[in-house]
Parts: sequence; structure tokens; C-alpha cells
Amino acid sequence: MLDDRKLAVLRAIVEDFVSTNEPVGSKALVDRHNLGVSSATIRNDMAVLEEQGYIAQPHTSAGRIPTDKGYRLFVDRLSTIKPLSVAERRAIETFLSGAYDLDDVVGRTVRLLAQLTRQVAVVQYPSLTRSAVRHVELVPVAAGRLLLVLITNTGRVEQRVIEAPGEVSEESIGHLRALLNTCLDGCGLGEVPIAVADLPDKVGPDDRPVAAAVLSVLLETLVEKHEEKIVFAGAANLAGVDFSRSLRDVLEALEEQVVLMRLLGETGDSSTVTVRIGTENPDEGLRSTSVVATDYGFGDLTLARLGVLGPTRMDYPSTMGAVRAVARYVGQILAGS
Amino acid sequence: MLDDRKLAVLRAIVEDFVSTNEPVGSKALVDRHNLGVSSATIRNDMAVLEEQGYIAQPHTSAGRIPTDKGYRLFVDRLSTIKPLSVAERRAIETFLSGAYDLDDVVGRTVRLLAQLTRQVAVVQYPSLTRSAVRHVELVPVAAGRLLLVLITNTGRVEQRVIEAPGEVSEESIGHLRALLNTCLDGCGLGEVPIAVADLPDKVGPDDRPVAAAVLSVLLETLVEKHEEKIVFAGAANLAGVDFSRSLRDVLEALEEQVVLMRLLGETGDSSTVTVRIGTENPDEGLRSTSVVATDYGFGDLTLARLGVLGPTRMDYPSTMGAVRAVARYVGQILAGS
DNA sequence: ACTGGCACTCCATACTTCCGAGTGCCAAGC
DNA sequence: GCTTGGCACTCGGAAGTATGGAGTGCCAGT
Repeated sequence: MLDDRKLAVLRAIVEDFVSTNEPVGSKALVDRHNLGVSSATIRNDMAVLEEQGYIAQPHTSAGRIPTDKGYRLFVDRLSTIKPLSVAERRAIETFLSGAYDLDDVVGRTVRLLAQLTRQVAVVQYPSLTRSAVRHVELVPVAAGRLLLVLITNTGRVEQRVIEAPGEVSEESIGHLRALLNTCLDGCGLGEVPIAVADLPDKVGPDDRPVAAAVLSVLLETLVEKHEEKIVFAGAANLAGVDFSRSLRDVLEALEEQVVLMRLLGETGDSSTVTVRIGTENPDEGLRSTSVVATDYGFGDLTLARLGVLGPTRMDYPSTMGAVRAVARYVGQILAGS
Repeated sequence: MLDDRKLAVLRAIVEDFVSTNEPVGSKALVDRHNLGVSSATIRNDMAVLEEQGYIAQPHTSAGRIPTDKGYRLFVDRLSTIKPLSVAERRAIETFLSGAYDLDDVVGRTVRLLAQLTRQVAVVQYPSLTRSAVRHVELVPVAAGRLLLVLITNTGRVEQRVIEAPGEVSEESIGHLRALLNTCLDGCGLGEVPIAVADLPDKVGPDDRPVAAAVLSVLLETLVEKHEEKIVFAGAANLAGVDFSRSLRDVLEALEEQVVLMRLLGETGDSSTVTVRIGTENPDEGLRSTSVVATDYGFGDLTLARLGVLGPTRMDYPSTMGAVRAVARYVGQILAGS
């Protein structure tokens, strides 16, 4: 249906259009790429490509530009992810490694990604439910009051005050703390309820009430899943671009948490960079943008997603490279810290 | 120098230009406002206003538009803050009262303000620190001097010397210490001001002064420790506007925390709405925007600032009204919760 | 001090012309 | 059967050219 040369022509059209932002004609194509045939031949190929819906003409006598379908084919079959340069990698590393808490990691990541791709970056906070317990701390803060501090392996810190039923001795607290940490160390938050199920049986009868209180608060904390938080940066990079829909629509969409969430989409196959092009996008206002996203995490654990939003006319290979690289580094940082 | 009619003319020019976004001519002025004189007279007045630098002509044969200096005079002497409508007030109230934690309050506030003014809203966090109070210690170090030690659950220890008003007995100190710890147990640093609000009422009349001194130092300490977190919303409202500098510059400036901080400016006289117009603005990229800001808090306590950024051509009276109203409500919410 | 009148300026808009890049098609050639 | 050079055609964008109207400044008269 589409022979190799036609594919090559499509690839060339995409590449040229992305870099020049002008409809590309048959003449320009043979000049810039050595395709070994004449412009007339290319014209024939282009006619076919157009008929199949991969490219289109803005006006009767203008060059061709890729359609969403054309970009899709390009991304799926005609391009490979372009790895970052050494300098860029080093930049990522130094920039991210300076972060000192989760907010900082996410903040730096989103700015870094925006700068790297010169587009709008979107980063989702690691979901609480998918992270695991790193440490549980239990401190007496006053008579009959304990403070439960839950630190996750993603750097999130949750804390709650527990009203203990009656006086609790230092020993009991120490014992309980030890038990909790033994049970929960490295335990996924989703599994916490199971892991602690038999904990009351392990403490002495005197400590049952306090253990129950602690557990009830602990479980409560988990259930209150923090709304999935998500941030973006680099809106300034949208300034020059002209969308078919107005810039206003795009900016409005970006400010809606819900839309942002949908934007990054479902986690497809893990550790794959997914691309959503133009009309493939669920949201009304973002029909003239593309989204390149992937998930991040460490080991088998997927924590959340991050990605980039830009005009459909974007440099997909480089963008995908940047997104993938940043995702890896973030996972690494979160795992190591 | 400028008689009443000239001032009225300037006011009319500002109002018309703000609402129509087109240079306003002498004819249009006498038509829309009943100034009781002919257009020729107005022309003479306008010539004077222009010579003094309050208005300018984009082109030789166009109407006049206000200069920054003209807006300044308008804001200072020719306009009064316009109170919000009842409906708007009610909207604020219902929208903000649903908030359940600090993040939520700030998030709702910034979106509300953006929507209300149809411009970019900027809100500074009162506190961002995630840590909580573990323990507060109060020790006498010398006659009339106390040491306040604040231990957070992250292990940070802050200490400050308090100049007590007169002699303070051991008992009083012990009582106060107990009260503080009861109030502040496990309390996030952001919520400390709220938690201690009614504390002076709980101590005996003799201890009021020392309690006040302690609280004032405590709050001061917290204010200094605030990380400078600040958020904005409503960037979409910039879309239609044309700045002399490019939209990109404005968006870039908005994404810089530092610039945002400077933007809201120093807290002037408390509970005053401050306006910074065009070139009065410190930042390079924001020379064609105006900022309307004020501080918020409750009682005598100033927590942080919030405001609105828009084109110099903005409806100052309404914007100032909205900013002031929102600031008051936020203070109220934070005090009440 | 204000007003009507008048000559003048100059921006916006619309209309025209013109050029060239790009196309589709066809007949000839490998 | 694919490829190619040639050719007529299309149409958008740039550049040039009216034209109208809003607005101004100035002046003489009330």
C-alpha cells in the first residue's frame, strides 16, 4: 500500500515541517533530502499520501503538511526515540540531585522538563497508594497523646495525632513502634491493612487499646487518599505557537486539574512512552496539541506519570527522548533518597 | 494646575479607554459623559493633560490614551474602591468556606480571585512547612528574660529570647508552657497562629502581658521560617491581551518564584490595597502590567500577601474591590478554621 | 473662557495588481 | 510500468494605491 519511498517521503515531510513550520513542497523535498528521484515522482507519491489522509494541503497551491494520522504513522513506524546528549544528561543529573524533599523534586522536575523540551511540562505527584512504607514513628507528645508519623519511600510524610485511651508507658510505645516497623517496613500502602491485621494479637493485653487506636488512625490516614496532585510549568513556551483553537482554550485546559489528569492518560504498558496526537486527545480544548507521556517509578513500582504538551507540530523523537530520560532520573532520585 | 474639569476629563478618558480599549477622542467624550462644554474646549484640556504627561497619543491623529502617570493620578485621586455586589460576596463566601486545609484554601482563593477579576491572581502561602510542633519549651534565663524553644517533628530546634514585661513567676511559666503544649501538640506550623488565637483568654489576667509577649515572638519566628511559596492562576486571562512586551515575557516572569515575590511587594501600610502601575513595576518583563495587591491575615497578624496582575489598562476600582474583599474573607477563613 | 468652523493629518480598510511556489496532468523515455 | 521534463493553472501573500473618517490644532467670533 505504501512502499518504502512513500514512507520516506512522509518522514521527510514531517521532519521538514517540524523544523521550518512551513508547508513543504515537492521541490524543496528533493533538494533537502537526496531521494534519488525527481520532484514529479515525489508529487505522485504525495498525491497518494494525501489521498490516504497522511498529509494535507492548507491551500490549493501550497505545500503539504502532515495530518494527525501522518504524525501517528511517523511516531509509530518512521522514527526512533532520540537519546539525549551527554551534556543534557549531566544537566538533568545535577539539576535533580540537588533536591531535598518531594515538593522540591517534583518542582525541579517539571521546570527541567519544560526547559529541556521548550514546551509545557506536566508532572503528577507520586500517588500515595502506590508507595510503600519506609518508616513509622510514634512519639508521645503529651499525656494521652501520640504522634504518628508515616514516611513513605517516595518522600511523602504524613502525620496524625492519636488520642490514646488512657496513660501509655514509654515501653509500650517503644514496643509498638518496633512492631509497626517490623510489620510495615517496605510494605506497599495498599497492603498495610493486611499487614497489620494480626498486630493486636502480638501485643500484651494491656496495650491492646492503644494499639487499636494507633491502627485505626493509621488506616484512616491511608484511606484519605490525597487527591492526586499534579503540576505544570513552561506555559511561556506556548506563547509563540499558533493553535487552531485559541491559546486561551489551551491555557484554560491546563489550569483544570481534572483535565491535566486525563491528559497524562492511563498508564499503558509500563516503561513505554505514549504519544497522543491532536484529535486523539480527550479534551476539547487540546485538540490541536500533542502529549508525550510516560510513567515513572523504580523497580516494578509505577508511582505516577509525567509528560509534555506541545503543538502537534513538535519534534517527537527528541521530546520522547527527554521525557523518557527525565522519567528515569526521577525514578532513580526517588528510589535513592 | 489642573482644575476640576481637567480632572474630570482625565477620569472620563481612563474609564472610556478601560472599557473600550480604543483611544478616546474629544467628540466621543462629550457624547458619552455630559461635561457641559463643547468638544473644542475638551480638546484644549486634553492638550494640557498631554503636555503634563497624563495622556498620550498613539498616532498624530488618534484619540488619547492614559499614560502610567495618568493611571496613577486616577487611582490616587479620581476613583474609589468599588465594593463587590452582594452576589459576588456570597459567591466568595460559599466558595471559600468549603475549604478543608491550607492548600485547599490557597488553591481556591487564587482561582476565585482570578475568576472574579478575569485576570491573573497571585497568592502567597502563609506557611508551607510540613513540619509540626513536637514540643514547646519555655525557660527563664534571667530576670525578665525567657527563652522560647520550639522543637519540630523534623528535629529542627528554633530558639528565641523573649523580653518579658516585668517579673514572671515559675508558676506562670509552667502554666503557660503547659497551655502552649496543649494547644500546639502536633499542630502544623501553618496552623499555629490559629491554634493560639484564643490562648490569651485562658490565662489569668496577671499573665496576659507575658503570654502576649511569648505569642508575639512565637509567631514572629514562624513567619521568618516560612518558605516563600507562592502560586498563581488565571494565566488564560492573559491570552486576549496585547502587551507592548510579548506575552511570552509576561508568562516567563510569572513562572519565576522570585519575581512573583517581588511582584506582591513589600507590605505597605497594613490593610491597604497597593497598586503598582506599569513602569513602577520592578521587573523588566512586567513593565506593561499593573499589580493590585494587599496583605491578608486576621487581627493584627499579617500572614502574607495576595493580588492580581493585569494589563495597565484595567478596571482599577473593581479590581481593588475584589482584591480587598477576597483578602478579608481569606483572613476570616484562616482565623475561623 | 468657550465655541463653531475649517484645514490638515494619518490610520484602517478595502481594492487592485503581481509574482512565484506549488500543483496536476500528459506525453515521452528508460 | 515507473519515472521524468514540460507546461498550464491556481491561489495565497506581498506590495502598492485609493478612500473615508476620526481626530487634531488653530483661529476668529461671541
